[in-house]
Amino acid sequence: MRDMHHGAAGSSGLRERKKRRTRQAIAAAALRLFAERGFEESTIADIAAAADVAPRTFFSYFPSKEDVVFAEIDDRLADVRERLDRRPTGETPLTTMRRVVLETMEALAAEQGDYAAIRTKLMLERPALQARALQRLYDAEQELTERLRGLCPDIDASDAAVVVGATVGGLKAAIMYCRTHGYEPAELNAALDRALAIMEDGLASLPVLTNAPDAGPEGTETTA
Amino acid sequence: MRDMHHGAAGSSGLRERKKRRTRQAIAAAALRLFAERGFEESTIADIAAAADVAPRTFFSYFPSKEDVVFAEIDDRLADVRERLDRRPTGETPLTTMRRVVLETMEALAAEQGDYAAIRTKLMLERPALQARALQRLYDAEQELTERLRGLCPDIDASDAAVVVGATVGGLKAAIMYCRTHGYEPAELNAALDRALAIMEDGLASLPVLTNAPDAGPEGTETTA
DNA sequence: CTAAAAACTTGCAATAGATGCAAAATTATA
DNA sequence: TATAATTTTGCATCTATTGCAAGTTTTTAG
Repeated sequence: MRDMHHGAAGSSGLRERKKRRTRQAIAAAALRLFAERGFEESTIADIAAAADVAPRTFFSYFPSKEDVVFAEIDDRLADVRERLDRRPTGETPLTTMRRVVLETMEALAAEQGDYAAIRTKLMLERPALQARALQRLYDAEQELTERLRGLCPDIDASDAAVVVGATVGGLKAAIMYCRTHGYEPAELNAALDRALAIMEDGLASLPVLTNAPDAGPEGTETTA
Repeated sequence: MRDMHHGAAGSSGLRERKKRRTRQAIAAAALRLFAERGFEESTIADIAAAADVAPRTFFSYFPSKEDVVFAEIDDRLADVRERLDRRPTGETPLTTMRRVVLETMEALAAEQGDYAAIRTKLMLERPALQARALQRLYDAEQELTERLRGLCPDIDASDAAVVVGATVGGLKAAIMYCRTHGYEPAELNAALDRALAIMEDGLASLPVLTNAPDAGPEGTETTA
């Protein structure tokens, strides 16, 4: 039931190639229209027309209008999963998370087109898209937690969730801060690095948050 | 322009009281229907009928069907803001956040009806509601960041965002973990306490995350 | 107390996202 | 090439959401 006699060799059949192309076409058309006219102002009908498919077909590729905005992200997530699997032994889990996150940010920055910029703009403007993005981030967080548990079988399940939640939450905050303040990629990298340092060393390591006004650079006197 | 001659004394005018009642009626009807038939299965028309208002009126009280689920939360948020303002001097910002969060969780647990349970169930089932909840949490995070900056004028703006993001992210993870694992309120409190401790001391303080397998309870050898 | 003003409710119509279904078209298999 | 499997499409439908204008209720002014 699965041997192909004559042609149709290589990676995949015509059917799959076509689907991939259609998916790309829809996503590209959508992003272009969103950038030109705005999200609300572009209807599914518009997108379908621009992608040269029937309106009904849109929903067999994306479950909702919001999801098409994140089409590229889904592709990128596959890379992240791969990178996490190719983890060099000897690296601590925290270091791995740091490395993968930074690499992913670079990959996103190097994206073709201005998709990243369009996505960012849309997300900051449309609450519905922001909500969707946050939910995707949460899903990713869940997956990361699973993986962390795989890497550290001894870690408490709840602790793993907290570690990942705090890390993702802190990085998210740093990224959003940079986005809303128009930071350059280099500055973003620095901010991410600093955020990770704060979280590894403990929030109490920031002297301004403690009661001792003249504590040295190390803050070991905070109560638990 | 504002002196009331005879009756209508007390806290507010008839108009305001009526609006509060209507809002409550709509929210109560909605939550009841959602619990009985489910979220998707209850239409705006159903809710309006149950609350004895016109369907059109629903939208002058709640911007969307999703928002009605969080009606109670909005009321609770006012309390949180108050509590944050009544902060005793001498308490560190981190301790304040801890205290307020724990108090709020208690208040939520002591809620009337089973609204909290219904909300939780709905949020875990309906992605749209989860997304909305996450977005609300993000908004709260932004507000918390503002307040933290007010409390610590010397803190770097980006650092403040990171601290709040990590804290909220870690607590969120702990809460969700407890929710999805059917924890009792007491266990939830313990989990929140532990989560806060981890974040204050630094993620690197968890020995399982470092490379030194036999490090003591203090982990000071982690690199930044 | 009464009339005008202000705020709220309601009904009606319209837009657009989303879904189910069955016919039509396309690709894969033998 | 005939047949099976999959995909695309058109159509009907449901429902959330919004704008608008008319109808009610509450407030304010006299």
